[in-house]
Amino acid sequence: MILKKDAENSFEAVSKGQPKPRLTAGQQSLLDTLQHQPQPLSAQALYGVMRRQQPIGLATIYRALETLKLLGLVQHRVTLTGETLYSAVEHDHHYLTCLQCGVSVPLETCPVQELAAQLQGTSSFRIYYHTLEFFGVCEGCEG
Amino acid sequence: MILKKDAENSFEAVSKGQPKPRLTAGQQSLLDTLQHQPQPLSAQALYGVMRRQQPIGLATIYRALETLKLLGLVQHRVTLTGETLYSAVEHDHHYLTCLQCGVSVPLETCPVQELAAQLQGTSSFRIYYHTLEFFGVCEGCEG
DNA sequence: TTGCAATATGATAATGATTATCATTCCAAT
DNA sequence: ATTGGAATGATAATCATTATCATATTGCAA
Ligand SMILES: [Mn+2]
Ligand SMILES: [Mn+2]
Ligand SMILES: [Zn+2]
Ligand SMILES: [Zn+2]
Repeated sequence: MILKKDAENSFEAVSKGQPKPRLTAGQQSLLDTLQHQPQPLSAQALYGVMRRQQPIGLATIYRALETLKLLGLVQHRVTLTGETLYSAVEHDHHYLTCLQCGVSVPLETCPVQELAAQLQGTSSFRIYYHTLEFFGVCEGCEG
Repeated sequence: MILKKDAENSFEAVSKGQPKPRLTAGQQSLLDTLQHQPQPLSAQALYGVMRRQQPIGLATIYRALETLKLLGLVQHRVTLTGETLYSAVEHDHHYLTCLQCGVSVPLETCPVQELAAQLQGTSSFRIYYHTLEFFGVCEGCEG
C-alpha cells in the first residue's frame, strides 16, 4: 500500500464523505507516531515513545486509541500475553504465532483483502480493518 | 464440518503419530463440554457450565484450557471487552464485529482454510488454528 | 499391594493491563 | 470576555488471568 508521506491528516484517505471529526493535537500526534512505527505497539509502549516528543497521559492515550479506532484510523490485535497492540490501519500484516514460546513470524501476504472488500458490499457494516493470525507450535518447541 | 459424535478422545482425530498425551478426567470433561457448545465460551462461563456436571476449580479450568490449546484441541479468541473465549478447534467460525456496540455477526465461510494448509507445508510450524475477524461499525451505530 | 515422586487440583492471593473518577484545563461559540 | 462542553492527567478501582502453596491423585517401581 502506498502512503502519502506525512499527510497533514490521513483521515481524508480513509473516510470519504463522512462526518469529518477534528482530531485534537494529542490524537493527531499519536496517530502520526503510530503511522511511523514499523511494528504494532502497546498503549504503554506508545506512552514511552510519546514521552520524548509530545508527552501525553497514559489514560489519554487509551482514550485516543479508542477514538482513532472508531474513526477507522487505528487497528488493534491482542497478543498471547494479553496486551493489546495498536497500529495504523494501513499496516496490514499478519502473523504465525507459537503457542508455547510466543514467537511470531510475519506473513508476507494478506489473503483477506478481497473478502474484506466483498464483505463491505454484502454486509451492512462499514468495515475498517481485520485481524488474521495463525497459531501452532514452532519447530524448536516441537514436543 | 462433520464431527464424530462423542468420540471417547478426540485427540486421535487431530494429532497423528505424535507423543500421545493422556488427558485427565477433568481435562477430558472440559473438552467434551466445549465440543458440545455451539458458541465459544469464556473460562468463567465454562466454570459455570461445568459446575453442574463436573465441578472443576477455576484455576484448573484455565490450566486445562492452556494444555488443550498446546495439544491443538482448543482454540481461543479475544473479545473487544478483553475476555478470552474458547472453543473446540473443530469450531471454525469467524465474525464481523462492531467497534461501537460490540455486536458480532458470524460469517458463513472461512476463506483461510486453504492458506492454512499451504502454510502448514511452507512454514516450519505445526499449525493448529487461526483467528480471523473483521472490525467496523454496524448500521445502527453509524454516526 | 505398597511407597514414593511427579503431576494435578483448589482455594486464594497477587498481578497488571485497562477503565472509571474527578478535578482541572482547553476550546469553540456566544 | 464568558460559559458550557469536551479533553486531559493523575490516580484509584476493576477484573480477568496468574502465581502460590498446601493437599490430593496418579503412575510406576520395588
Ligand atoms: Mn490483512
Ligand atoms: Mn477459519
Ligand atoms: Zn515455540
Ligand atoms: Zn454497532
